[in-house]
Amino acid sequence: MKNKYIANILHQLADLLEIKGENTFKVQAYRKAARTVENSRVAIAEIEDRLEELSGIGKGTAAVIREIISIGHCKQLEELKEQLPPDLPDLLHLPGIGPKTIATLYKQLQITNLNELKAAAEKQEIRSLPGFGPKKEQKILEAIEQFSKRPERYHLHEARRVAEKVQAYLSEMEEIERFELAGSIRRWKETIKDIDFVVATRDPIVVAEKIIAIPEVRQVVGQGETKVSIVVEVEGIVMGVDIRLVRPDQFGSALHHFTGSKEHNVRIRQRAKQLGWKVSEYGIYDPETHQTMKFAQEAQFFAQLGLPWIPPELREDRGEMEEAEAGRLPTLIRLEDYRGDLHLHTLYSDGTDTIYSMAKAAQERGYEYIAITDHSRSLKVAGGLSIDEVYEQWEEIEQVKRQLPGIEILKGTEVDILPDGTLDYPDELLKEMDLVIASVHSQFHQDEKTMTRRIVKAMENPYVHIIAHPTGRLLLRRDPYEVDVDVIFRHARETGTIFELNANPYRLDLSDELLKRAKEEYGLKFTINTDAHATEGFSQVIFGIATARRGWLEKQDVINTYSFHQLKNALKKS
DNA sequence: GCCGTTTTCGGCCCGACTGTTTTCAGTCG
Repeated sequence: MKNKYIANILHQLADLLEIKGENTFKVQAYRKAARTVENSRVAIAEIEDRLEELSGIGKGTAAVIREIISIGHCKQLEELKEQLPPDLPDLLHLPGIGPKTIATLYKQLQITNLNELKAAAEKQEIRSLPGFGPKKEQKILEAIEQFSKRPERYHLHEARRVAEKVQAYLSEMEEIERFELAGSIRRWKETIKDIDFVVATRDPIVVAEKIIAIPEVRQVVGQGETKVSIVVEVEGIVMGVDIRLVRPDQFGSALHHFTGSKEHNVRIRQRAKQLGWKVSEYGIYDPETHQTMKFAQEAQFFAQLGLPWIPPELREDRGEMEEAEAGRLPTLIRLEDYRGDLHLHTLYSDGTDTIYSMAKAAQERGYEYIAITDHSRSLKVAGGLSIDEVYEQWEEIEQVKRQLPGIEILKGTEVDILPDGTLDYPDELLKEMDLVIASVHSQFHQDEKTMTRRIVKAMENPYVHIIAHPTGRLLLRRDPYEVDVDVIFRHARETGTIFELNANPYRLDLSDELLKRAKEEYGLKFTINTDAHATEGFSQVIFGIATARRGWLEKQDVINTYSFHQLKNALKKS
């Protein structure tokens, strides 16, 4: 039984209990238990007798989980579903609509789903309910409109584009002393719901006025002295932007507070509590002196708590507090450490630029080396190379090397791992390559055993150096394929295979969490590559570096930081 | 419902904003 399945039932339970008006802390307890199950590295069903050891799981939730494991469902949930319409929790996704509102709508107007809610609002039946009015009714209609039109989350690069546009306007406002991105986008999370800024100003009213006058604003969700919430449209992307307005002497505290994550902030507050203080977005309050200590810089805020500055990418409560306290924070990899891209496509397969253009662009970025790795013969949709074409390409690479002596070009391939785990080129050809990347591009739906065996078999080939985009996920579009990551990590260690972190913002594969695990538990090495299909693709390396940082990777963990000499050595497979 | 190096009971983050009110409930982050 999958953890996801169990977590899903716990989430449903929490949603329905919340609508029923159950104690919110109880609801939160179910949600916390659901998150613990979701994030568990081991199969919950296999540690059935030790559930209570997990944080957030006690007697009550453990009993529910055991019931799910033994009979496949939860009686309490089935009972709740009989009492409440099954589609009711969907309404929780509507912005501005919460459990209390949903409960009232159901009790008073027998509204059970999105369509009925829309109909009731259009017929103006909602405004006459106690506590409701015409504005609330209008908000409901707008929320439904948005919900059906606008995705809930966006890819990081899209959110960054929107943020840059807003940033350009903020830079022009003279009442703003400084500002910075905050929230999940500052932590470089792989997908983003909305964009947060913290702005330091002595004139919040004027700044708020200027912000809502930005031409790209499509909606003003809220506007006060400390906060402006807007919806902007940039290049067809419609996103919410929250801008917090604080006094310059509180900027550091506010930046920390609004950068999160929520879980990290909880840990920070706990630490402050131990020291006898209270943390808020305005500073650290000392109840003995009744003074609030203010911090213009984030580092000062951390220092007051006896901590070094923690990079935003680490602030997920994945051990950063413990390591910071012990003075053992990692020295995270930086873009400046990166010396060359090892996964690139050209006109030979499905790329749109020549080998020369790609090499030239790489050289202009200051790279010392690249690898040309076009697709192999059976990937017909991507124009995979026949063996003859491979030889042709090698000749051309030799030519380009003579034209561009300043950059090393490796002769490589991205060879398909066929459904049975064999490779799409014969060993005799792979043997001649400087670099062999193997990856899965077909039969994504094989069961876990088959898929795991397939990848393990590829790793056992003595000429395969790298497994590219190892879990095959497409963010917001396609789940990772079923694969036992512990088995492939273990085999990677045994065979000396390197895992790719594909920097394409639709992939970011391996994920931050898997990177951390592969490094800490298996001591693996990684390669960060853009998989660029055109010269513009090189710039996406920043998303790879950011994800690597979120995975706690340091310079020495990533072979793209090696000198060419070191790289050649690393590519000798034992 | 969960949790405890101040607690096995009494907390669980809490302040801002909106829309409905005429002092506050609901939502959000």
